[in-house]
Amino acid sequence: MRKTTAEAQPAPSNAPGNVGDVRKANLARVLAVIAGAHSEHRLSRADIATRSKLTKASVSSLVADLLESGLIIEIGVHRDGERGRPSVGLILNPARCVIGMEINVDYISAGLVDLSGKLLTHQIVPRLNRAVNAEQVIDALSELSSQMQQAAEAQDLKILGGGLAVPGLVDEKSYTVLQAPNLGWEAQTLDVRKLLSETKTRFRLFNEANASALAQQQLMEPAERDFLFVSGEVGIGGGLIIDAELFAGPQGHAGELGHVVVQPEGKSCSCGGRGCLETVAGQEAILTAANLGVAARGVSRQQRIERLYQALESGQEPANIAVADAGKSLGVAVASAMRLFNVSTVVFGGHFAALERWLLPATTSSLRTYAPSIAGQAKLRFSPLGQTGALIGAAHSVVGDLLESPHQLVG
Amino acid sequence: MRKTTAEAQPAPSNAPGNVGDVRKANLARVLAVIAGAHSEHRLSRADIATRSKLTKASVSSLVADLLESGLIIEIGVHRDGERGRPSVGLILNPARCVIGMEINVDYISAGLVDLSGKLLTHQIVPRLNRAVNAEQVIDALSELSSQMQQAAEAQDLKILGGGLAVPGLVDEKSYTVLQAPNLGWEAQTLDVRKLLSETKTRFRLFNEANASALAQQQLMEPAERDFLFVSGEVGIGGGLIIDAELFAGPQGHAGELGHVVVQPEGKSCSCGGRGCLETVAGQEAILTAANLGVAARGVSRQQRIERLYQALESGQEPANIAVADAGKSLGVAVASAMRLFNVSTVVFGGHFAALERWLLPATTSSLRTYAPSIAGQAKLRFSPLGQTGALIGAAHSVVGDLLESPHQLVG
DNA sequence: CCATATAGTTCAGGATATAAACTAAATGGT
DNA sequence: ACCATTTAGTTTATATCCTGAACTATATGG
Repeated sequence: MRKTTAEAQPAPSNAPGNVGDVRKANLARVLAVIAGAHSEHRLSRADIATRSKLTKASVSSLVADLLESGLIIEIGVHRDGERGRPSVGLILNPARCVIGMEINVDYISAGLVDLSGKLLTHQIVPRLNRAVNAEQVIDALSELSSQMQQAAEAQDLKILGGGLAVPGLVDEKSYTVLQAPNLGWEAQTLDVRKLLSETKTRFRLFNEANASALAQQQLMEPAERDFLFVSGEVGIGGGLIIDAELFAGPQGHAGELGHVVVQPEGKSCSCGGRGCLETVAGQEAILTAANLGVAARGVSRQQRIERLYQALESGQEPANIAVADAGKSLGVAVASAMRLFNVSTVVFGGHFAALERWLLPATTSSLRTYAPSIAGQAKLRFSPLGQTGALIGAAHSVVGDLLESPHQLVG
Repeated sequence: MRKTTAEAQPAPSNAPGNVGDVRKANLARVLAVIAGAHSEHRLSRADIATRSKLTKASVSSLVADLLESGLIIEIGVHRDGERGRPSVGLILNPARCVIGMEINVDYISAGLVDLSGKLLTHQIVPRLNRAVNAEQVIDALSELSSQMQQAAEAQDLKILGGGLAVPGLVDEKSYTVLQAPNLGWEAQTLDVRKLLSETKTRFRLFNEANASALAQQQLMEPAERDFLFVSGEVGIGGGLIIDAELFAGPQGHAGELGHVVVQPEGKSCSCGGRGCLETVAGQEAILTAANLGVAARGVSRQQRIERLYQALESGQEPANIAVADAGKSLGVAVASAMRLFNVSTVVFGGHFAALERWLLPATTSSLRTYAPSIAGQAKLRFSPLGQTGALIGAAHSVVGDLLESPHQLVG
């Protein structure tokens, strides 16, 4: 459809603006309108023209390119009984997807996420990765990834990219996990080429909390679009979404709520510090305070957590006090974070979600004590995302990248 | 030079991309190159073409527009003894400026800042604004502003906009000071039209700490371009600069370090909370702890602060302990903030700068205790900005806005 | 006085968006 | 059966803008 005279040149990152950039921006603009329409709500070229404020002529041309790229498809004409020529529906191509993966302390997982952000299939494999060589874990995940790729092929699904989430600080450019204390990893460069056969597709590496925050973003009401996601796992991570974007900070490690100081005279933390939130509200800290510490040998963490729930249900003092203390400290940390980030919505995920009943009263009360002037507007939410949150977020973020630069797939 | 067929239409905010946008972006690009060159280093059109990666032809055309806008000027030909046609120097027009102002607890101020960010003239007028009607303060500031405008006219300086900094939370769009506890203001809408006669020029309202952070930005080394500015005045404010931009948060109130909780069992704060940094390291808190509290009636804060310095110099226990305690808590708050924002540079300004000698050891030590893993890379700096910081930052930020959208002044 | 070198301008050409005219394909009334 | 009406989508003429190449302008050096 388009005549491409200027041949594919790698385009220097800080190239100046020329008319071609307008096309790139408008391709993304049209795609954003299509993606933004509520699922299953097919838009016509005319609808897109109205919503994007581009002319029908431009939209026709842009849509032609997007069809060629395979990112969208036409879904036949729509006779709605109205007068006039029927419209041709345009939707995101359901046969395109991105593979999301996660390495966590107790499991690895992988799944396929389509362009609308829907999880199509996934698989979670329990696996103790703590203190295991990173290469071995990657090999195991590679296995899982292959299965997913075969599943995709069987359904004629084309995989456009991949994302991996790990519970630690990462350096995306070098695919390196800088620190993952709960995995016992330090400065581990991951051979992500093993995870996706197609080498030219985009692959990204995320912190688990950031990935989960990105997944949570899909579930938020417009009024709560800016929020802090607090991931309570073995460690406590955080991911901040401001203005529909992840705020990652200069090195991409922003939002680390777990090491906010909540008790200046508190216990030593694994980070070397003292009185960090993690020392009170981390999974291990809660279990220990609830008398479910490592004393019980040969009992898995999952089993100990089950016992914690039982103890809470039956109203056993140590457990209830442990969680209330965690909630109070969570309130202190959240009060500070809300002030610093200027967000009013905080979403608790991971094991915090399951503790909502016992955690929320203490956290709310603590917030009222430490930040009464903002406690009124504060919205504390608990995430419905389970173990698939991180992989969905990682994949969806890559989807977002693709939808933002569709020109890469055009012509 | 340019034929403007499409006449000035207000341009809808979310207008789609058309070829005209390329021009807007490239005007800004060229201007950024000129502004980015070290002061006094005159760039030729050819230099600009090289640095901007635009062609000489484009640059010539763009420069013509910028000359017409008055944002830049030619400064004659440059014979450097080399072969070839001599180049024509291009610099930011030194006859253009922005007026910056500040309302603080003890003074009001105004000054003229040129397009390169240099403070040309300024005036600081001591004035007790606490609990004074906002309108009266604006009237006084209006007086000062008029003097500045006359000074500008006398020097053939054209004022292109203005910025005002206040010690409190603001809502820029409505020019409202939402909260300024130290001024005793709440929900005060400022009649900023009184401050600048030209109504069509840009006028912005800033939080004092944010404005100071923007001023501090000009002084930072490239390696420390991301930083948190901590403004210690009567209250403690903060401003975060990430990626050369102010991170203001959803409502523009991010960075409020003063109400980070540093002592869960601490004193009540004016914000209604408890154990906020301000209750330990705020000016009043330090003075009180140093036995220089309000007991001494009829003594101005400035006098009490002088006495504090004397007490510190002569090694009086209560004063030294008070500042050491403040420094320790500052370390706690900064540890948390560094974790949350992922910044490694923190710049202390306001009265903290004068306390450097006594504050720094305690803060450094505290940071090592509470965040040893990042204390090594942490860079704690003290700002040389005095009372003019906020007004410079407010004005310079407006300059930045102008330089980012030069097309408004073209044609 | 001319070769050389660098700065800056002019001009033809291609890409893009826009507006208006035009074609396509339905409904509904007579 | 036929045509007016309505809406969807395409075609075409035009203007803007950047680019690359050719060209002009102005210096130095032999």
